[in-house]
Amino acid sequence: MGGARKGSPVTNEPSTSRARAIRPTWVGVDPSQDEAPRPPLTRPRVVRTALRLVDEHGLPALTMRALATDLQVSPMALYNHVRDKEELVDLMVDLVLGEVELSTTAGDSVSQLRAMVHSYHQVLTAHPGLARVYGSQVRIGPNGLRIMERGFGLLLDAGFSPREAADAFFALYTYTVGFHLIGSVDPDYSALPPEQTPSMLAVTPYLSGVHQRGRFEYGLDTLLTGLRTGHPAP
Amino acid sequence: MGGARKGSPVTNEPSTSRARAIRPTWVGVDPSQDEAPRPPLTRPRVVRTALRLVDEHGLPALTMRALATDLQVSPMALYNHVRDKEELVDLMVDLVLGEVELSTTAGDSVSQLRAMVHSYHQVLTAHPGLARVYGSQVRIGPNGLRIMERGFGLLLDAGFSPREAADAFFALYTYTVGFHLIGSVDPDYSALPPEQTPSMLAVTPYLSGVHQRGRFEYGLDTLLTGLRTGHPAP
DNA sequence: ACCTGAACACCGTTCAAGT
DNA sequence: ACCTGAACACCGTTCAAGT
Repeated sequence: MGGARKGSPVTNEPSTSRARAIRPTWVGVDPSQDEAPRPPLTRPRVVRTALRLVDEHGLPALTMRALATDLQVSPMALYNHVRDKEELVDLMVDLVLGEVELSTTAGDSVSQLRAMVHSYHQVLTAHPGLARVYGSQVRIGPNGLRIMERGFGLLLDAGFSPREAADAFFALYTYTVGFHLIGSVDPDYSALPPEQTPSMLAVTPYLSGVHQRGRFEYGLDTLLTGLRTGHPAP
Repeated sequence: MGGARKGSPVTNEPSTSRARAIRPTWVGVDPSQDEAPRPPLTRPRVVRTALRLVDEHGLPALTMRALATDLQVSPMALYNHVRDKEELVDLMVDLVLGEVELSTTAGDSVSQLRAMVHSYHQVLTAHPGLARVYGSQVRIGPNGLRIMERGFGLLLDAGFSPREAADAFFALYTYTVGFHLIGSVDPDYSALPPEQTPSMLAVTPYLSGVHQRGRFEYGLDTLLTGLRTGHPAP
């Protein structure tokens, strides 16, 4: 309940266009005064703290008020660093997308594509609560653009036409994000008498965890096989 | 703004276990009295009205208060017919899933599977706002179970093992629901200089509408081709 | 059995005011 | 430039009371 105060000083961006050249006067102040002086409120710190909240307590726990409390600041202080909650979410997404591995060079184009998509999957797995934001509109920032650029590049390299590349990329994107977006589908088995669902009963043992091991990879490889094969008119 | 009062009397379930055998005393009352007598508040009416609200104004417009206003009733009256908002949403989903076509018999198992998934897709297209609820936990009711049963049945018929059937079904499900769940991804083209995104520029003309014509079918047929082909270890 | 009004514990955000 | 407190217009839901 009491706000955790980790204060990870890592990953702080030192020289963006927003970081001004002013040195606040309190820099030389003795910090042993009373309590550890909380670091100044900055845009990256707001975003990183928001991400930590979501990682620890899920997306619904991210409210401007809770975030402000965690940062020991008034709710309105946040609005000096972020236009609104929507922008905050976009920034969180782009921060996380920066973790996606883009520089794999092993294998052919499709193999490299697989590596990137799988990395994307792992990143979303590492931040379970975050994927739900894709349900609302998301504005794709620089890191998202880099992913798209590489995806399209690899598909064009593989011989896809621009039109097919767009379709193929979107299929992979939909599947990957959808995998994490879909909460748990829990069937209400009492809704139908068992004798009406024989096939489901046969499959039931493999229904348990929606995010069962290897399940994402099965669909991913199915898609890639389909892309390699190409499909005749059905 | 003034609440629309369509009052479609169709599709009213006449004999569920909840419909009791009591005939209210006011049944014989002359309706030409003052205004059209609003029909009694029932569970199906609550659910259908909620669905209409979502269809017309999107999921965010569905609040218990707005729904109550539309039904010309106090917010708390709804709770006599529905446990909470979560149950209301589950009921809406199942109502809509009843529209999915399950009785196609043309072609082989995989073709029939395609027909069902495509029908699922069309149903979600007809209720654009609704898909977003899959972002939260959804409890699968009778109509959802029937879809699962048929899907598993067709996959088992096609020779899939129970384990593969579960994986394959889930891949199709993820892709289909994900397609509708993902809002609009709108790239912030100003986030990166154009010379860093040459492939994206080449593909741009096909990026416009996320739900471009034929896009869903492309991914669906890619998946089905992959399923027919089977995939070697990549 | 069904409905109501008032109240509780929340939201995101605007506004006016402080330094 | 950055932060604050109070207020506004909302939420879903509980509770006590009405018929």
